[in-house]
Amino acid sequence: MNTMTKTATGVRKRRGPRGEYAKSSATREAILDAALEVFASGYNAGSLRDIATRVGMSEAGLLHHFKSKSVLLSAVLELKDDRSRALVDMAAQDAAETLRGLVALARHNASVPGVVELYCTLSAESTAPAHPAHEYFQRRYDWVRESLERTFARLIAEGRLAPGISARRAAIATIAMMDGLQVQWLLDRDVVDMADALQEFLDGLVIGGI
Amino acid sequence: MNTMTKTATGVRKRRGPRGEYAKSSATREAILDAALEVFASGYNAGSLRDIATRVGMSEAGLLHHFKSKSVLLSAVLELKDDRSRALVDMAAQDAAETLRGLVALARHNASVPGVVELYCTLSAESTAPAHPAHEYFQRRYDWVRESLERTFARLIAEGRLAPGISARRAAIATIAMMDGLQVQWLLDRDVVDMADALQEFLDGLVIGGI
DNA sequence: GTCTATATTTTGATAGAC
DNA sequence: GTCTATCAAAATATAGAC
Repeated sequence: MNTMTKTATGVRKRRGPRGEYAKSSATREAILDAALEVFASGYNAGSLRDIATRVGMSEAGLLHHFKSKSVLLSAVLELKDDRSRALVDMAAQDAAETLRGLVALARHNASVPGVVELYCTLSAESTAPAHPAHEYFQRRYDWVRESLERTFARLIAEGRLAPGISARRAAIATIAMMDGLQVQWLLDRDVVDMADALQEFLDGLVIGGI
Repeated sequence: MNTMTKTATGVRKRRGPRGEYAKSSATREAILDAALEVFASGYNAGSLRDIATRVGMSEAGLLHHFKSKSVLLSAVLELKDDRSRALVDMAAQDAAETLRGLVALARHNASVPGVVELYCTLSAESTAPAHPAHEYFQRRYDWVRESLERTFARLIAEGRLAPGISARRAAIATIAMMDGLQVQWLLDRDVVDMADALQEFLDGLVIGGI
């Protein structure tokens, strides 16, 4: 499956199915891990210098892999996106399963505070139109909202959504609840259990509970 | 009521009840207004230079009134705090009145996007312990949470809160809903009416509605 | 109370050697 | 692929004249 290639130095290196070099790939991952931690306190608050130091290389070395700060941010966001999409089936046939997946995701997130910080801080920061992740978060919220709207539409069809609430409103409220709980949790982790609180909210929304 | 004082230049100036000079007071207000707009996109993203330019003075001139960037941020937050406390009676005898006040506040906030941006961005940013407003937001959330908990406790005493929900959980969920709606509203103002959505949430929480 | 000038850091990014 | 050296810009803050 892997191919071998000659490099400038004459050393042979592994190349993966995507065409990237093994060393590059490992380094890129290390950079992305460090960037996640640094950007967790905000895009503006974090510096390339800090990221480079954590990964043990120079800024120029880092910029060889990601040509600018905003490119690096995008890469971090897309990586984390892939991982969290794998945790929740947003298009499950059983709508309640999707909602239980959200609760499970909330519970999982409590074990990786860095990821929660990243999304919480960046989503708020990115509401500024000039922010490098502005369009990313607009698209992401649109996608989650529409996926959840379909989920709640299924529940309505089954007569299982609390009366008087539209699928769209339920979707908006659910996302708002998840986001808002994160802020309080990050400010003081003893104040709230995100997963329990989300579950309680959804149980109040779905007849018979989720 | 006002007293008059001699200045170094021999010019007489008005002094208000708090002892500040009229010119200082007006300048300070102009600075605070500009700072609100600039800090709306985040503490780190905003610069003193930008604020100084907007208010039409030099950075040194600005720093005569607020001795550092973080002092200025604190002043902005405290000012806005005073104003929003005036809009909602968090300790009203009628619990539903407090909740209706929250909805009214949400409706009012939609007319001053800058304030919403400020609180939304800074509360998320300030979850980082090193942030200059970290303690401020911890205290603020504690206070709001405890006030709302008392409000919901009154509703429980009247048998008007949805069964199975504690006053504390209701308080946490209400705050989360307000915060979360702000993010979605800031990213796309056509997506959600913050006040309507909050009202719907509270109507689902309180038997008979608010 | 406001300005000019300046000190001091820090930042994102590039050029070019190896 | 990584480094050193360097740049240019921007930031916060201070000193001192007026």
